[in-house]
Amino acid sequence: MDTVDESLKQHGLRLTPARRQIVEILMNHAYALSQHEIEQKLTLEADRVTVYRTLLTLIEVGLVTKILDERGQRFLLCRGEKKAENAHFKCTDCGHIEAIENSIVLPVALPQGYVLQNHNVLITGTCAVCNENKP
Amino acid sequence: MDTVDESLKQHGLRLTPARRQIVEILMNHAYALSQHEIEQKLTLEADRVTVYRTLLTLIEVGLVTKILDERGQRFLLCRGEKKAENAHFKCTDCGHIEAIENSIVLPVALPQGYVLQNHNVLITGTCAVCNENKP
DNA sequence: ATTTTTCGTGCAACAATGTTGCAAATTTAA
DNA sequence: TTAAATTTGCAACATTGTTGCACGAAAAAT
Repeated sequence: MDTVDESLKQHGLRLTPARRQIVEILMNHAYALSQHEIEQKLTLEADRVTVYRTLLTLIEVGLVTKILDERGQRFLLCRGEKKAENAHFKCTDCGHIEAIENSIVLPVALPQGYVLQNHNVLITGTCAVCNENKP
Repeated sequence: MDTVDESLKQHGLRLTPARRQIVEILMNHAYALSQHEIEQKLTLEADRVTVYRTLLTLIEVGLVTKILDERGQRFLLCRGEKKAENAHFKCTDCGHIEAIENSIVLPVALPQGYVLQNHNVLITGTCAVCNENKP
């Protein structure tokens, strides 16, 4: 039983071809993918709706995080870190969105009477790879 | 000449009924509105596309910020603060999104070789008003 | 191994949102 | 007041998000 199947089982999900392949694709990417990108990487035939619902399920069980950018939602495999607490980084050059490990985000002054639940932080800039390939 | 007109003029925009009313609506709200909400608040007849393009223009000249939540884009008048640098707060009770004044957000550990451009921070929780109306 | 139960998938259909080109109307400057 | 520049409305289309329902597949029970 490989890692993909273990992950699915551990979260009480049935092993289906669609789930297996979608999780595998997400495992092979360090950055967040749109649903459309995931669909294009699938070798098996899978309905748009199936991908949609599979992603919903994976988020529900905590295997995947959803990140928002200007063009909609993107999906990233959770790799141990607490999903919502983490900041994400979007490179304006290559467009990739990835989790920033060990990031701590501090909103210094939340107004009186406000209660915090969690962060949803997207930091934009340029990533190491893109910066290397420059003058 | 009222505040609305001044704002538009200052940013080199023509004074049209649609712009006037859209800016006025945004001025009267401390929280971020969706395009749809703005359309509903308009008394004059304006095409969906006009509202869409007006908002694009207002963002372009820096009068308005765009904020992303699960349900799409929301729009908030910029009130002096540097728009992109600021964090925003979304109340999970009433759903309102507002700018957090004077917020300073610190991503403590951005990986080696990464260059920061700006933040896009949405903090969720419950706001003062909603917390008051509770047990 | 076969049946039963539970769950996942595909299809159809629809709503909401984002986006463009173009002609007509409106604003501003001359 | 007219001319130039910009804005608007309309039509049309693309993309994304979402639901219900019937059929098929996976897991559990026999």
